Amino acid sequence: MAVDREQFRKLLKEKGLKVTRQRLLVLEAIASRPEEHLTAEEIYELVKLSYPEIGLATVYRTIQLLNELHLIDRINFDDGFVRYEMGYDHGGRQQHHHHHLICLKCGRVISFQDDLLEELEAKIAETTGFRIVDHEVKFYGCCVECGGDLLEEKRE
Amino acid sequence: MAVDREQFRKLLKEKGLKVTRQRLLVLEAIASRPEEHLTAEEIYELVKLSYPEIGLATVYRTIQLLNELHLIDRINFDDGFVRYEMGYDHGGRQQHHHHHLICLKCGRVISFQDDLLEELEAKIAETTGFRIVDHEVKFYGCCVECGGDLLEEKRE
DNA sequence: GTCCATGCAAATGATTTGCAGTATC
DNA sequence: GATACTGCAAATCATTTGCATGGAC
Repeated sequence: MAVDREQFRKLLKEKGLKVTRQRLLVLEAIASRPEEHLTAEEIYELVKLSYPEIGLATVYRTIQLLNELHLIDRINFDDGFVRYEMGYDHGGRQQHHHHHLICLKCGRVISFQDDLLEELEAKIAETTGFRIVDHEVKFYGCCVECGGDLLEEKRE
Repeated sequence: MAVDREQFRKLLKEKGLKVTRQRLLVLEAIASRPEEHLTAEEIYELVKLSYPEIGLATVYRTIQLLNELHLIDRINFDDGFVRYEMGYDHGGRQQHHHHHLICLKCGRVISFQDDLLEELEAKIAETTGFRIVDHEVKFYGCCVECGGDLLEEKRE
């Protein structure tokens, strides 16, 4: 996981921000669902389980804060909600997780990690002079569980 | 370009849809800016130049229609607007254009086409059994014109 | 005690929708 | 002439913001 409670406390203090129960709970809620891509509303519902008094606006404000601190990442699947997931940290280097396979049939979202992308980034940097610092890759299609041919079975 | 006026007329008729001045003008407006990624509001302003009576709602409805007909593609740069660009058609095969380099300094968006992605798709299909039909790839960084090191110069 | 953070309610802003009038076929 | 399309205004809905209260330090 990217940060534990103590690291988070320290990080907040360093920035002159206050450690509040709400902030701790929001981060914990997101950390508790490492494989999911939660909406603000979903995070709100999760936190409400242990702290029913929390307000939705606080969740939105906290999410924004966590994102600025690079503790969580935003993802947009164009379904009308911005989603969030834990930022992953491998060997001290922030490593983003923004590679998703999105099944057009069942809506399932599968995360993956790949090296070919680094190769592609290097090639682009070389060709265009563009200095790449982050990326977001989505592949749309049909997952194994849904099997079959998407095109033939499509009937909506 | 993906379609000319006549092809569009034919396509509409095939689907039992009516050919209206508004529809022709919206498609033309988007086609007239092949390198841009227009918002609904921008398309509205473009069409108003030659047809001031058009309503914004009509633009939204037409955009949705054109997207369903695969004449235009949606792109989301998470700036609060959904954007649209002409769908590209190479050698009769719909070829999507969803590869963008986004400069974090000047906001410039550069489109690119690459084959390494096909390789990556094949690899993913092989590994996960996921059947890929479309993708969307965004690289964030710093363009040549903005030069320099993004991290050092960031001060915001 | 100071000042930031919170909760509530109201505001915002892109997009959608209902409906009566209008244009296409 | 029937019916789909349009324009307008009102509705929607995720997210943001103002403000008075409450909590962290």
